[in-house]
Amino acid sequence: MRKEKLTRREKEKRRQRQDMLTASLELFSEKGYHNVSMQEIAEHAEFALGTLYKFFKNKEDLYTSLIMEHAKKFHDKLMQSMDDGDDEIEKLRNYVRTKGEIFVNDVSVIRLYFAESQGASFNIKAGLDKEILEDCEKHLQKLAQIFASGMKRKRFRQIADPYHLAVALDSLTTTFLLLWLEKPEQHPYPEDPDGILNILFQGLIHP
Amino acid sequence: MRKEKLTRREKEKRRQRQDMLTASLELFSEKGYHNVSMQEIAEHAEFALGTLYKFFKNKEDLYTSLIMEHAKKFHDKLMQSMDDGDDEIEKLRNYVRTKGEIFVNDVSVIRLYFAESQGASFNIKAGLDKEILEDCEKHLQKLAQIFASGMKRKRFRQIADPYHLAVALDSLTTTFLLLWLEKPEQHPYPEDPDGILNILFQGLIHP
Amino acid sequence: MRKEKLTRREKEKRRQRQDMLTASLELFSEKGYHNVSMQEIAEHAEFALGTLYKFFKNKEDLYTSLIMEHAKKFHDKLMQSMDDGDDEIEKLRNYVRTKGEIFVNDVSVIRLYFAESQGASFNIKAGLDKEILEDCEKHLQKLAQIFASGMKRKRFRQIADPYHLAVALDSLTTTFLLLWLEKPEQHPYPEDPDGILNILFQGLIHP
Amino acid sequence: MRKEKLTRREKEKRRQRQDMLTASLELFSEKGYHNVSMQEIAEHAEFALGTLYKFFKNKEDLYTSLIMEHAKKFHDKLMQSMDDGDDEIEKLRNYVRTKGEIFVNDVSVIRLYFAESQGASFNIKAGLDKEILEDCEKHLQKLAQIFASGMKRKRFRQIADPYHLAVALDSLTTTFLLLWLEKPEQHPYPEDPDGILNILFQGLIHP
DNA sequence: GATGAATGAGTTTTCATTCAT
DNA sequence: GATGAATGAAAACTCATTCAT
Repeated sequence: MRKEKLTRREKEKRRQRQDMLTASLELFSEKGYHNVSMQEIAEHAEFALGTLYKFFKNKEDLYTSLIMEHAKKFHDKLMQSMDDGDDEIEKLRNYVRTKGEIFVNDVSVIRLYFAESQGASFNIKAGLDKEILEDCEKHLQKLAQIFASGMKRKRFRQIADPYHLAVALDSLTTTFLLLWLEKPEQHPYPEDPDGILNILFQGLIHP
Repeated sequence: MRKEKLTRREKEKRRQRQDMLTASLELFSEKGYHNVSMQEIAEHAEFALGTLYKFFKNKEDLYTSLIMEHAKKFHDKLMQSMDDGDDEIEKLRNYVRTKGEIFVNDVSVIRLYFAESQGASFNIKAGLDKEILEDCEKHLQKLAQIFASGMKRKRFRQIADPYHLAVALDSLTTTFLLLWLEKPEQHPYPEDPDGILNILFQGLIHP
Repeated sequence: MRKEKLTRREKEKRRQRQDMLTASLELFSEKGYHNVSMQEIAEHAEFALGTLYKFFKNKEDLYTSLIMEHAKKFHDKLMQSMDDGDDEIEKLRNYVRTKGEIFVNDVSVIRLYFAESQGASFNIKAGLDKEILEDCEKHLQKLAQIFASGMKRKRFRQIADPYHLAVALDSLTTTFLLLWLEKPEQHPYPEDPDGILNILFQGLIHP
Repeated sequence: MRKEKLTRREKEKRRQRQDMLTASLELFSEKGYHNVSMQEIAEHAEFALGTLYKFFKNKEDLYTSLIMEHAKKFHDKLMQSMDDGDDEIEKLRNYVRTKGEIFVNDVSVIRLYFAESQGASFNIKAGLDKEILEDCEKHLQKLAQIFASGMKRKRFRQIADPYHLAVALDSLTTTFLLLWLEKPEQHPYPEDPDGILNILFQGLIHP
């Protein structure tokens, strides 16, 4: 009974934390970090200001937690996507498709995420970058392995260093998705993942 | 004599303005827009606070001027680079090489520039974006024309829409250059532009 | 119990607000709107600067609230004064006496009030004026009615337009009271309201 | 020759000073003392900022000079007006008419003047008041003498202390003129000075 | 444990005044 | 003697954070 009570509290806590993160995501993605006040977040999340500070030690911590939470989720999904599929092409296709789904489903956090992981990372004091970049690195490594494996198995030509190909694929997918974010009607990617892959594959795949 | 005096003053003005822009570039690129105060910029530029406001009507104006000044410069250089070269491949090579030079020479402004032109653009009020994005669009259009022309002349295979290829090339170059910015020793691009082109060219160019 | 707690807080709030208004009245009436800083008011009221801004959204709001609060109070008192009294002369006497009491009791706000309602009204953005002037107009209308009624009942001679007489009475009372404010010992008004009335009445009242 | 040259310079100086005062009057009366900058005045007067400071030691001095200049002029006119006329009634009539002319001709400075001489005098540090008030006092004394003389000669009834009658007349004229300033079409005074005098005269003059 | 009132350091911006040219 | 660029003190206002209830 004791344990159950604690668990319930824990659950409640978790839910509250989620509510706070959700509220702040909405505000941050709409107005940007510096144009949102803690008061505003508290009100929007329907908590007292002090309660917010019970869960996050300061504004930066709240922001960081928000980004990290989603980044982790994305990381997990993407890592998994590369496990599914029988051969290298299938795995890459899965990766590209999953990344597209992530963008489509989490438009608002994506903006924040790229505000951080790309050039603009000086918004918030570093430290956030570090962990995210490590995860990014893991993706790239895994992608690189797929390319390497494909080459070893002679399914891919050795047109470039596998790691560079990984970087290239990551870059292309992100770019076309960001393009799609801005003008969804003009860009085909998330619904047609093969379009992007083709650009790489034409030269990559042995005819 | 009259004229010379005016010119001297004008030159002095220009120099002061440049000093202010340089000082603010250093601070903005190091700490980000919101973490730099006008006082700080004034001190770093060795002017009085009021003098700063004689040249820029407010903080945003200073920031905008800073970004625009460099963006225009980059734009001009890149547009020109695509005119040089006898055939499409040469033009693309020039583009990639010039872009590399820009990154190498203007490391600090590049960070700011990408903070703006990429996802994080909600930091600063729009309007800046607009002009920059228009210029970006012009690049891409010109790149697309090169790809289209290459296809027409059967030097390139029609592996994708020319505009998409332009976006792809732009994305790849930027990505590899940002990578190089972070860890210059580990990445080859700016000194070996062909590496990147190859990724595209392997599939693109008719054997 | 719930209710009492709320009431206590409300009372406390109201007291704080009053303290702020009192402190700012002292400073404004001594030094003028533009020569008093919010910091100064906060210190004098023994609150933090931020607390001041919790109660008043900006300096003008504080000033406006201050003036309006007293102006309303004065308005109510004066309007009521004209209801008391059996005949027109009595009503006018009450008005003059009440106006004198207001001046005597609220010396400092009177200075501010006249800074606004008289010629100097361009100090502060309009809007304040409007409401105050409307109230002034109501006074004058009511005074005019008394004069008109007195004329109709043949107690007053028709020496001038009733509204002009109202203006005249208002002007005379204010002038003599402001005179008294500056040199209280030299002027008799507030203690001898009839002196002023006489000036008008000599010609006004039917012998 | 020397002398003439100096005189010319002196004339020029005087003209420049006048231009500055005229320009600042326009701005002050439109926007109020605190909402006009020295830069603005210099530009509007078409002088360099430094030149302004050659003529007036600071902003307050400029403002004070402006007010004083006109106040002196008004004073002289009004004092003179009370000399013209054969009997007391005629003198008072002249005074009232002249005051009306002053208001009509110098609308813009009148606003400033009353901002100072009336309740709002705390806008600018005192000292200005003193001299103006002395002049005012002289008016009132002279008016009082006229009333006293009229009483002595039995043309006026002794309905009140002559000085109080002077104050009353001054108050009434000012009030009705300020009223006319705000809504010229609704008030008759400046064109019909007798209307105001009547209010006093009805009781004052022996039938 | 939750609350939200209170805090005050820190920011942007203006403008009277000076002084080198 | 005129000029106007340079100055920096001072003001209004915000908001992350704390802590008494």
